[in-house]
Amino acid sequence: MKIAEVSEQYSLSADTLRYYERIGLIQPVNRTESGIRDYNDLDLRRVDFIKCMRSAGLPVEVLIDYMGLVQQGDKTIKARKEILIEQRELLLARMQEMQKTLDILNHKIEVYENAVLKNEKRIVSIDE
Amino acid sequence: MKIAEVSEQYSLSADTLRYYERIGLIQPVNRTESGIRDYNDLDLRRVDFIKCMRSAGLPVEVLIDYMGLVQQGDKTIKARKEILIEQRELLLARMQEMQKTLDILNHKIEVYENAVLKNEKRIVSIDE
DNA sequence: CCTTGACTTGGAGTCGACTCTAAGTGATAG
DNA sequence: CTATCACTTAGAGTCGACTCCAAGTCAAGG
Repeated sequence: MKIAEVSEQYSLSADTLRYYERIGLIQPVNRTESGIRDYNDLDLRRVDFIKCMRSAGLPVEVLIDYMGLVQQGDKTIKARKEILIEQRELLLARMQEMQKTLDILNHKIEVYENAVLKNEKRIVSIDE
Repeated sequence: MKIAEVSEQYSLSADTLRYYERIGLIQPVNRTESGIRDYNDLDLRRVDFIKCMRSAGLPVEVLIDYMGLVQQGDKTIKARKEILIEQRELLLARMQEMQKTLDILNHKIEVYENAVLKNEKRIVSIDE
């Protein structure tokens, strides 16, 4: 699978895919004889994983460390688990912040809704 | 309340507070005779609101627009409500992305947990 | 054979959101 | 009276994460 198709399928720009490879977030992808990247299934699963993690805000640097460990095989499982647990904590904390904000937004929208209704009623009664 | 105390109380740097004022996110704060910012209750409530919205990832630009409308009084209530509704949608979408990622993290951590246990068992049996 | 278009590279540029620096002022402690 | 310290300003610098650019290569269609 060429970079354009991967880009299409995962909604990541080709630039981003090359960037991820350059910084060591994705392992060097196999090339055709003419030097063009040819993503295999494992590559695609990794792209998908990274996309997912990035979409939740996990820092690129942490993911580089994690993928580095993955590359080193089973002896790094414990270290990997610790990274994921730490990131899960941070993610949960962010989600809780967002929930708080969501509650406030809901409240404010409701207040505004009432204000709008009152206002319209007033206009109607003026009209009468 | 001086900027250092506000900074302390809301865990925002004094630089950030001045920055917010400079870009028009916070209305110009009253000054003492010697030109030092003196935050009043309304200022503080706004700082708190902005801090909360920012912590959930609402863009500074959107908040500038919103606070601009707040400054213009009741005639902008409808427009404000629309901004908040749009941002609520986006926030919900982000939270759902994060929930998906959280599920995957939970799954992966569990898998790693099992791998670690198996590994330890194997080591124990080798030891025997 | 020539053009087109997708790919390649290294490196520079952009964006959002701060964060820091330098130079200056003014109230308070020793 | 001077030193310290928190404040002030305008403007430059940083950071994370891309995103774009120029110049070059190559396979395929007309």
